[in-house]
Amino acid sequence: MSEGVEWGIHCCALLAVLPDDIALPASRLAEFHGVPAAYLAKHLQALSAAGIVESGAGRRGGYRLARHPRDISLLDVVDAIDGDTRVFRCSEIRQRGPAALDPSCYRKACGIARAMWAAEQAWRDALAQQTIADLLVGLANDVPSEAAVKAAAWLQEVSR
Amino acid sequence: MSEGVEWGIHCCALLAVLPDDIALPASRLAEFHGVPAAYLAKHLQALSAAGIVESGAGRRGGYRLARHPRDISLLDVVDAIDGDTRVFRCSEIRQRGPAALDPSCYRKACGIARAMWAAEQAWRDALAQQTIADLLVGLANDVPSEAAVKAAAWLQEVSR
DNA sequence: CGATACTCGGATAGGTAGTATCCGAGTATG
DNA sequence: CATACTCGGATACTACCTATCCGAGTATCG
Repeated sequence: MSEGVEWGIHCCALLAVLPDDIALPASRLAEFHGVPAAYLAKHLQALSAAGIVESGAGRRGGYRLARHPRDISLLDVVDAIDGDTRVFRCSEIRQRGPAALDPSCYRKACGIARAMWAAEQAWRDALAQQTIADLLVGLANDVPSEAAVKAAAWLQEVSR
Repeated sequence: MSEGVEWGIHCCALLAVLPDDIALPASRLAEFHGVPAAYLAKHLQALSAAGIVESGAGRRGGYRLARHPRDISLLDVVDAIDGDTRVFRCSEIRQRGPAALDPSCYRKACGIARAMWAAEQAWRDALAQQTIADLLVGLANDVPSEAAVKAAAWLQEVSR
C-alpha cells in the first residue's frame, strides 16, 4: 500500500478540525506533518479529483474538506489515492495448459478469485464503516490535549 | 499483490488432488498452468520454506503437499509468498511537525494505524477461514468434469 | 558400486509501479 | 491593473516485482 494513503488520512483529519472558512495550502499541510511538500501535493490532487477535498487558488487558497467528516470514510481515501482496482488479479490460468476447456465453459468466476475477492470485500467493508469523524474522537483521547494546543498555536502562526 | 500468490494457490490445489505418493516437479506444474517455469520455481521455494509443500530431489523428485489440504489456508499461502508484513505501514507522522510532543506521550498506537490494521485483520481472518480443501469442492462444481478427465490424462502422460 | 540424468536452491539481470521533484496556468488580493 | 500566491500536470529517479540462469545434491539405472 502506498505511503500516500497515510498522509492523505492525516491531512483529512487535520482539515476536519479547522474552521470552515479556513483553507490550508499543500505546503502548510506538508510542513505540519513533516513530509515532502512536492510529493504530498500529488496525493492532494488525487483527493481533489475524488471530491474529498476542495481546492482554491490564489492568495487565500488551499485545501478544505469537500464533505462533512462523517461522510468521508477511510475507504474513500484509500480508493482515491491507491486507486479502486482489486488487489488480487485473476489471470484465469485455469483456462491455460493441457486441461483447458472451451472458454464458454468458464461462466462463473474462478473459485480462487471469488475467495480472495470475498476477503478483500471484508477489508473494504471495515474501511467503509470507519469515517474521519470516528477517527477524531479516538485521536483526541490517545494524546494529551497539549498537542491540540500546539496545533492551534501553529495554525495562528501561519494564518497571520 | 504479487501474481505469484495466484500461482501458488493453483499449485496447491493441483497437488491436493494428486495421489499421495506422486510428486510434481516445478517444470510440470508450470506446464500445467501455462506459466514461466523458472519464475514459478522461485515461488515454490517460498512455499517450501514455509512448510506448505515438501520438496524431493532426484529422478522422481518434485513437490507435494506437506500438510492435509484442510490444514492449509489461503492466508498461509499469501504470507508465504508475499510475506507476512502488514500492508499498511505507520510512519508515526503524528510525532513529526510543529505539534509533536515528547515521544513518551505516544504510548498507544496511532488511531489511524489501528483502524487500518483492524480492517487488515478482517481480511486476514477471511483468508484464514478458507482452506485448500474448501476450494476443491467449489472448483469441481464450477467447471464440467471433462476438465478433471483431461487433467488425469495429462498426469498419466507425464508420469510415463 | 559408479555414472548419469534429473531435481531443487540461491544468486543474477530487466521492467514496471511507486517515489520525489519541478515549472507553467490560473486566481484572489492589494 | 500588477502581483504574489495557489493548484495542476509533466518530468526524472528508485525500489520492488518479474524473469532467468547456473551450480549443489540425490534417486535411479546399468
